[in-house]
Amino acid sequence: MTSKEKASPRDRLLDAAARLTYRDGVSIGIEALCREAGVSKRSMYQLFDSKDEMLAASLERRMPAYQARLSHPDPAAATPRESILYVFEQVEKGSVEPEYHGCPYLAVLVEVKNPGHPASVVAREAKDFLLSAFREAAERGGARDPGLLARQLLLVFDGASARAGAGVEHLDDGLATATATALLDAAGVH
Amino acid sequence: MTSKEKASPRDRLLDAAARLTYRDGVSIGIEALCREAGVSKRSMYQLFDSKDEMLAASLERRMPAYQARLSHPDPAAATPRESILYVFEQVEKGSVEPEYHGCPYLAVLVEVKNPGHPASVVAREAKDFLLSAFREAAERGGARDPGLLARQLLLVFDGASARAGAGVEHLDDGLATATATALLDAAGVH
DNA sequence: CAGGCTATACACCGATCGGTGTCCTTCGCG
DNA sequence: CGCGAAGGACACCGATCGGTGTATAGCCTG
Repeated sequence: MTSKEKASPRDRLLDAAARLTYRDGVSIGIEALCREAGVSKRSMYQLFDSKDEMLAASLERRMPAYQARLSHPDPAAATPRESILYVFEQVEKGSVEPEYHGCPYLAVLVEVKNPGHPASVVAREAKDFLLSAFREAAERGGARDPGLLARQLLLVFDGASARAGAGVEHLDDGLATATATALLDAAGVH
Repeated sequence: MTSKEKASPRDRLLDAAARLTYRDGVSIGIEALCREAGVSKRSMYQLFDSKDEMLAASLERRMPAYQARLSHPDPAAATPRESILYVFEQVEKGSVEPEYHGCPYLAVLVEVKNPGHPASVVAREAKDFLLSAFREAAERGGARDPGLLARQLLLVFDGASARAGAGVEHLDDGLATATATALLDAAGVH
């Protein structure tokens, strides 16, 4: 029961699904997923009802890490402005890595056209979380229109992650934080 | 030779490809494309070397209309600020339509992971055009850093089109123009 | 030890994928 | 009229798609 134990088939599947769909898109085949996870196709269909459900479960599993990554390590000490800018700093930091392909939840929302797809539902949850976090910080920061500012910041966040992920933009010079800063100033967040 | 003539198989294919790939994604099958266009699969492979090449040709064909749609109707009379804001007004206007799914070029860049894909190359051209247009207007408008402002505006543009296309945001209240305006003001564009 | 659960291996299903080979009709043009 | 190019109809290719049926091996627990 130590850390030496091998991960369960379920976890291996979820991890493999997260990695491969992020790299190759949601159209990756389940055969390749199972091969990567070292799990038989039969086992996978006993753990999940369909490929779509497994994809959704994989996205859901990554959500806590996703949220933690974008949340300021010391929420009590951070000012609202610092909390917001921290999100964009994290995007810029991540975009430098060679395996970066943008926000996985946005990618799913763009790739999967059907809004009722289980994965789309989870992806929207991830986006709603960010919107709420921005909005709450905007309120605390005294923004003139917290709801508007939060939506503006999400525009920049998704635009930055989509463009950096597609390789048509590089954020390493602080483009995202600079843009967010301009919006914060315009909204009167001190 | 009047307008009553039927469009050529090539044009019908290109139009069908643009419509279906925009609606269903690039993973749409060529069988469905040909059926929609009313063109035999054999004819298509005599006009194009592969599905990828046809997809690229389809995107290229739509570029003039795409650029015209985002360009101010009277470039001589429009101020730089007006030219820039016109782009975002057009996005907001388009996003209201039920068949809107965001900027097709950004969608292709997100869906197609391979940057060497013919369609990706064309999509990057479309994005480069917008960047240049923004930058040129920013210069004329006396922006402090025209290159930076242009990239910021593109972040907002792609973020807005991606989010509106995915159905997680509605731009009908002027969110995009409001955000662009804040950036224009911050950059000192009068 | 026996029973039951978990997971594997592997063949198989119909459907679709991108792409091709073959034959036949239609039509413009000399 | 006759010829050649364009295009359509349709079968076919191997590969892969998501998903299932079946039989077997390991393992924990009663």
